[in-house]
Amino acid sequence: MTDSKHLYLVDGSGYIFRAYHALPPMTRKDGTPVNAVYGFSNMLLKLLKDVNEGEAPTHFAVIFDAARKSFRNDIYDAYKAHRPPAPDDLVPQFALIREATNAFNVPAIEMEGYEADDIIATFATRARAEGWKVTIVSSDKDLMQLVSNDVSLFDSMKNRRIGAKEVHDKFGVIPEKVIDVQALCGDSVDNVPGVPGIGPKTAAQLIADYGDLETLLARAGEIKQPKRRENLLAHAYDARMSKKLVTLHCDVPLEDWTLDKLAVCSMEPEKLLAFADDNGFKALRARVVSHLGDGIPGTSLQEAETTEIKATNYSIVDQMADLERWIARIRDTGIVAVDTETTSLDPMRAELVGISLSVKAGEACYIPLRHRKSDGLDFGTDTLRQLPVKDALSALKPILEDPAILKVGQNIKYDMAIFANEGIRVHPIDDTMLISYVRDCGLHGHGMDELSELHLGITPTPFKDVAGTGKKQITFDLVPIEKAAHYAAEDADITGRLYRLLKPRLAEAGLLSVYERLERPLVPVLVDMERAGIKVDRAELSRLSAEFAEGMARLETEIHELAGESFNIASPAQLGHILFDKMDLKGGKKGKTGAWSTSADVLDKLAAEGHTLPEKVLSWRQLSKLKSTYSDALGKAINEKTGRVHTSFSMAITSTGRLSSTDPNLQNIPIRTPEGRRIRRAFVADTGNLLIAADYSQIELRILAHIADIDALKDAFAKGMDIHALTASQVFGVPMENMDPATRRRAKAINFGIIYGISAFGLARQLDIGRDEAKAYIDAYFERFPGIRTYMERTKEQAHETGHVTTLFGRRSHVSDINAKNPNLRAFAERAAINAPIQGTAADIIKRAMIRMPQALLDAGLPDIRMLLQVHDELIFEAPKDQVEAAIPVIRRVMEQATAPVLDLAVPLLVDVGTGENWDDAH
DNA sequence: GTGTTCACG
DNA sequence: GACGTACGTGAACACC
Repeated sequence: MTDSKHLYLVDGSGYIFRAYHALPPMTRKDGTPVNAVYGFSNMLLKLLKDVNEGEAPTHFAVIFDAARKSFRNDIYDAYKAHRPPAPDDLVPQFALIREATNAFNVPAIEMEGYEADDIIATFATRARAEGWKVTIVSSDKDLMQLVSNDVSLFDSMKNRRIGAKEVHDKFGVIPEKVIDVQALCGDSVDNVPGVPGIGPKTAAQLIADYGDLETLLARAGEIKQPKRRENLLAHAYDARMSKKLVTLHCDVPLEDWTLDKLAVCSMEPEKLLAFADDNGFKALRARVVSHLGDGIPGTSLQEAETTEIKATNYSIVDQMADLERWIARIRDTGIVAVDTETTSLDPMRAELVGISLSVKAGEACYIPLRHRKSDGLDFGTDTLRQLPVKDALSALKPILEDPAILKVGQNIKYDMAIFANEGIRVHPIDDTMLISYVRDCGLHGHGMDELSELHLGITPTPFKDVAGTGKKQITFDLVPIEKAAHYAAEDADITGRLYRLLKPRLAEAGLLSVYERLERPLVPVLVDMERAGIKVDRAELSRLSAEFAEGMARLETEIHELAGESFNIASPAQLGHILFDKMDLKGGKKGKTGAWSTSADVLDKLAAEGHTLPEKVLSWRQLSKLKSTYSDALGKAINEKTGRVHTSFSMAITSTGRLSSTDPNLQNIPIRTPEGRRIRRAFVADTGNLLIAADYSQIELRILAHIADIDALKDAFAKGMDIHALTASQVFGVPMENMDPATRRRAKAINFGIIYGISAFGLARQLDIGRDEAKAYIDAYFERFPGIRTYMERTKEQAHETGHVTTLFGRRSHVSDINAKNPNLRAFAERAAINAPIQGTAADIIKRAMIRMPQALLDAGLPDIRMLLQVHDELIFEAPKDQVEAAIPVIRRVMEQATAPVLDLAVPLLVDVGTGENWDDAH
């Protein structure tokens, strides 16, 4: 019987990535950055130690990527194209990491033109042929295709082994078929195209049904769903190419590296210690001594240095004594990561269920408060073990409100609202979501799961794993406490880790002031606004709904009569068929999916030609929109307890720095048509109050005049001139007096176009004129205002060079496709780059005004005035009638002076203020 | 889940 | 000369 051999292959690049992002920047005495080297060394030492306690390897190697380019770029040049280049302070560490590997007496292997995964595949295949066992240390899903009876993956971070079963759980197919699935669904991270419209679920189903990719492509014509069939037929080439991209090469020419050269050599303490000393790794030295010195893996390692890779320790706090101990620890450290668990995403309807806290990486607790048994019999002897809510909250309140203790959260606005419901005003705070947003706006989302994956390499337990999904989903109070505790504690733990990682990087990038002066102080202001809500007249909304329904029914009958058949007017496909196939109207155009467009501008043109049916469809659509999106939906959004509507403002969604509003969206309430304004009239002031609407006049054009430094525009704003009329007179050479409204309208469109990064096509479409005519307008505009063109060119250049643009207050907006090869994508990005500093500066300005507003109103002796809504350039207030007149000048002053003292704008800001019983009248 | 349409700034 | 676009959002609905 031969000794069984076991080969371990470590995905070195994955280790580097995790090490780099898990540790704050560190430098050696000579200034060389070494955080990744240090993290990597620790991880490798831990791995070597751990595996020797379990299934000891006989052979061992660490595999690296040689360079960014591989043979895959010859197949498809966009492969991994939008991977950002390695950060500057990581580049010099690559060589050191190979040195580190060698210091452990472990071979470091790489090969020009191939990725680490291909080398791993090659060794794994060879070892299998010899009857060895293979363990690949990585969690990269691209390696899952290699799994078999003898080959498994090991995720050393989660201490989890991935075999054929786990692969099947993830991909829905056996490991051999993983590449077929990946070929279909593609991979946006690596830029593997796949087939459009097919995601992992569909791909797995198709491969399960047809056996493999080639059979599927050959029989694609049989697919029932037309869209899917077309896509499969049209993108067969992409699918085959994608398969080539994801298929790992198992014949990388590694002649020099025979398997026996990977045989394990024992570590040489001198060599390893010399490496540790060269790099100033004192803690590593200590660990090596403890590990190799007496041969027994130590338990007394220096904790502080190993927290990032240490196993987690989550506990349940259901005794006051335990809670007191946690509170004492928090007082000691002065900082705590907090997360709340509740019964709803809407803080105005949510009930607090439990609280989790963390003060150091890997350690967190969960305080269950209002869990119950699913049968509702949560009394008697069967009571769940949890602290009385009142006792726990009174113990925590001093901590949460203590000005010397920093509370860190992920989207802490939500938790603050929840605590506010319990009479606790959380302060001071920091927010990892906002830190990420300020740093990486435009690069990726800022949800916790995404940040955790990205920066820590940890996939948090999905919410659906504890609460279920769909019809069977339960509220968090019904989740068993043990399960809830792990989920909740993990969230607080991850929030803390993200905070320690990301907060220091804010200062490096010079973005600290944006975070500290623009985002963080806005959080409590938004909490108050959301909690205040706005009163909506429910009866009025139902009247409108009934009226709209009646109008729709009448129009529907007429439309069906005109069409000669009954069809679903709301279906663009059916409507397109009626208009352009059955009635054979001209002027139809097909979109990129090949469907007839039935958009308003198409129907408008048809109506203008005298066709009655499209005209009636337009009216029907308007009523349908108003009913379903507004009169019906807003009624349902009225909170039963407050009788008001409470939106949620998202602070980390937009790429420009604007807020957005959801559930419901109160930033798109109709105003442009009389019917629409009736919706707006249902937004009313409470009894004895009035609404005040204050909006910045032409703020974006004013900012443009300042940024591009256009004397003529600055002058016009200083004199209070009609800016669109001025543009009209300049571009069309007509006098300002007695301006023809149609000419002014064209000029207004040009002005908006400029802000949007104008194109002849866009302007032509907007004004419904020819491309040549639009081009002539634009040329004339730039002729008159050459500084605007200079600004645009300068901004694009900056975006191309740095990948981002900035606002006047230093906010950064990353422009992701700015250097794309696809000219269309690039042009899109360039327009976004031109727009972002203007839109973003306006957003910064109104945020500054909002932050100062509460104090300014207090200082003016007006404590009863509530700020309710923000709509990008407008603020809505509710004020007792007798205080309205006093409030107006305060509001106006704060808004108009919002750039001071940081920025002295070269144009005045002007704010229009109106008041009324309802939002429409306040305009 | 994706695409279309349309409400807002 | 072709590409196929005005910037930024969110919600409802149809259709897979």
